[in-house]
Amino acid sequence: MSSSREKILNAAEARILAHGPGGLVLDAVAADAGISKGGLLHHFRSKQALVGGLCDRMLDRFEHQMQSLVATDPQASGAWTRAYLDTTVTGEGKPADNSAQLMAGILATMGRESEHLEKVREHFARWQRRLEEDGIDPTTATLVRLAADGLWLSALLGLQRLEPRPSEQVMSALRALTGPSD
Amino acid sequence: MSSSREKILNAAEARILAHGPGGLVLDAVAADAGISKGGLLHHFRSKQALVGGLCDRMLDRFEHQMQSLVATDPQASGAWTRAYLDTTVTGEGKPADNSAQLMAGILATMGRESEHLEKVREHFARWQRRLEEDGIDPTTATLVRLAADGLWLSALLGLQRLEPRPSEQVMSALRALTGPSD
DNA sequence: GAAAACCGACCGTCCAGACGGTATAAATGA
DNA sequence: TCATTTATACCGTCTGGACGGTCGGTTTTC
Repeated sequence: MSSSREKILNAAEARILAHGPGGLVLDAVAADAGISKGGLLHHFRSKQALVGGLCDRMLDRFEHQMQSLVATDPQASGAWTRAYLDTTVTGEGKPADNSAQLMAGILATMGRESEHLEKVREHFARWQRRLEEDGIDPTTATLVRLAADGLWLSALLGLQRLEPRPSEQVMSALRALTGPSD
Repeated sequence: MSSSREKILNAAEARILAHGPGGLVLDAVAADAGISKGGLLHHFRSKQALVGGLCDRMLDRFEHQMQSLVATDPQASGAWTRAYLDTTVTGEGKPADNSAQLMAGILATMGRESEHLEKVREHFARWQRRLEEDGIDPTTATLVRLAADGLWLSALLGLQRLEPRPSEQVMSALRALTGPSD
């Protein structure tokens, strides 16, 4: 059985996915987690703290996902770049399960400022650094990363519905860019 | 003197820029616009309607900006792609004035669903169509667009601070991709 | 028996929207 | 030509619900 803390975070995520950032309401999260509001506030002193917990877990997942992809990539050069691409954008179309909705919801819940956002920035800076030392042209690696972010954003807004073809081709092109030549 | 409607929209934008999506409070918008709350509700029947007005104006601006860039571009092929790039991402670094914050705020205020979001999708679909018929390789055009979106997102989250160098190079690379060769 | 986990009633604030006004000015009509 | 209706713009109070967070408890755990 997962800990209460775990259950709270799961419930919070589920609410964001089901009702958007506005659905992150303490009473409701507590109820969904099978706990009282007071109990929730015992584990997370404030809503900000809860969002912080959500944020940390999300960054950890992203990090681990990337690392496991790198570990299984037979080709060393460009491995981090491919890992970033495939972690951000699963499959070829793009709807990365629903982690995009989740991440966007978390991000939206903490307006700019907030130490949490600072943590996000640090992680991105670290990832960017890895891409620049990935054994391929740094500019190309950065370009791939930016395009991956663009695909992520597209999926988030529900774009691309009308264009399944090009997005496959773009994914192929992006993967090709991480290959040995050029 | 701008109309009341205009003043309301301006005040609403200013509040989003200054206080984030959460700052979009009817009383405050009305006060900033020099009008009463009742007056505001007369022009925009609900908060949703206000957001709709904001959204329309934003899309119009983007559209006009692109068109004027295309009109002054000496080179026909790739003109729309360059226009999309330069409208999304001004200059080379990236902080497109504050339109990114504004757009994100507007987007955030209307959760998914909402006819307004549908309008946004239609506009993006139209823009995407133009890029695919821009006289250059459609996959390349799409790639440039996605990278532009990625840069936009980076600026929105306040990333890139630590990496002014690569972003210039990426911009150069992107512009080069819209050129005649390849 | 002390600390940690958990409960749930309660408070204060914020905010969208309703409502019942007033003011001004163009149509209508005698 | 002047009274009367109608439409438009605008005002500001009030309300009802939603929500974050507090607090004085009780239960569980070690």
